[in-house]
Amino acid sequence: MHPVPEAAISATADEIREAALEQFARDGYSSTSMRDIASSVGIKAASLYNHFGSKEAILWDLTLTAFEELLRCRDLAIANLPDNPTPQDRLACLVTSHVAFHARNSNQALLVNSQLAALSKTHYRKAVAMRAQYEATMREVIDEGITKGVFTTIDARVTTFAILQMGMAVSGWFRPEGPLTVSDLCAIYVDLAAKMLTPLPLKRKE
Amino acid sequence: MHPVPEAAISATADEIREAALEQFARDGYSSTSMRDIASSVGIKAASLYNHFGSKEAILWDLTLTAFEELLRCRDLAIANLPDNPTPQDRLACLVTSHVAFHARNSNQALLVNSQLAALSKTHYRKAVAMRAQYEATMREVIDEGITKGVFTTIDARVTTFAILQMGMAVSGWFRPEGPLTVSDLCAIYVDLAAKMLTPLPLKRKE
DNA sequence: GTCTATATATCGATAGAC
DNA sequence: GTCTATCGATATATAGAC
Repeated sequence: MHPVPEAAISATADEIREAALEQFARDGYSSTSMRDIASSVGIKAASLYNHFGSKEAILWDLTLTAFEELLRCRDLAIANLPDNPTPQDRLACLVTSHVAFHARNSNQALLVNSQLAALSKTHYRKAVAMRAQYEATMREVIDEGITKGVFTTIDARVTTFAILQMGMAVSGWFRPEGPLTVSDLCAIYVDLAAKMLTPLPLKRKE
Repeated sequence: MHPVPEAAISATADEIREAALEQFARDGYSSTSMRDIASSVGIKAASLYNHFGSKEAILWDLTLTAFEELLRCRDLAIANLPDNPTPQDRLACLVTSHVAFHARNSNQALLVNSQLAALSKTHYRKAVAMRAQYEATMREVIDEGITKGVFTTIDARVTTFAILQMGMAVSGWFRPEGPLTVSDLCAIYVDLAAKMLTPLPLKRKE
């Protein structure tokens, strides 16, 4: 059909990355063999070592990229906030970028959320630190809202986990071809998160 | 210290179950070898086959038990509801049993929530059906509340996922020796779930 | 019901021809 | 940068002695 650029015929590092990401996310790191990855890019396992030093090196490469893109999406969303944003603005911004990333980049999200244990000890520690940094942003916004009296919660730490994790789970079930657009999805989660932190009393008895 | 019953000295099927559950939950099914399981109960890998026909048979045994206990906890909680419970009563009941199970039985929860893909195709289908049945209970309560006008949500399906999944995540971080009791934890999640479904308008403008 | 020994397959990774 | 061939380790599972 289409003429294919000469450079696209041979297996490149990027093709390997793409194949490995999909298989690591779907089947798990330890269930995916170098032969599996190689065959899905049309080469033999030994040839993978011309591009990556080891299987773990592929996982680490993918993990770093995934975290970088996750943090970049968050930073981009923050940069688009209005001047003097309210805590509600900040919460909606973070939840939207969080959910949108997990919906649009489900393989990267699954990698970051469930395959870190396969990393070497050194890489694992770095990954956990990046995840902690990401999660801290959400916690800070929630704490700010509590301080300013616009958010209320029994436990800020647990509520932060709950908001982050309900968004993370999106990568496991959301399909773009389903009934919801990513924009619909984000609006739903922003609404849920806002209600979870609402200061309005639910019971008016007594 | 204590005299040990004669029967408790040799490796039994239950000891194997306990060791396998912990390792499958912590390291994943495919990262756990029969040698790993055998050595942690003090026998050789070949001896495991006197108790289970295969590695997958161990996983299936554990998965079935975990689902049975999850459903039993739910049924027990439902049986203790007052007469003519409100949708709020039912929601609190389900969220409490859900969160308590995931906090108290974290290894079983991790197995059921992230190791199903390692099952044989037949067993996988049965497991997914049991999970769907469990999740449907939560959905029905939410739908009932919406019908009766005491719950409001943009999307009942997504809200059901969100409530279930924020509770499932508890198995990944909750530690009994931490600052929260299971009872504390359940109260927090009941509060969050109730707020997520609150019909009170958050914005009073216009 | 445990063990040793082994069958058979596959794993990550390397060496060296082309 | 690909390949074939192979190494050494390890995987699940089985056979048979005790």
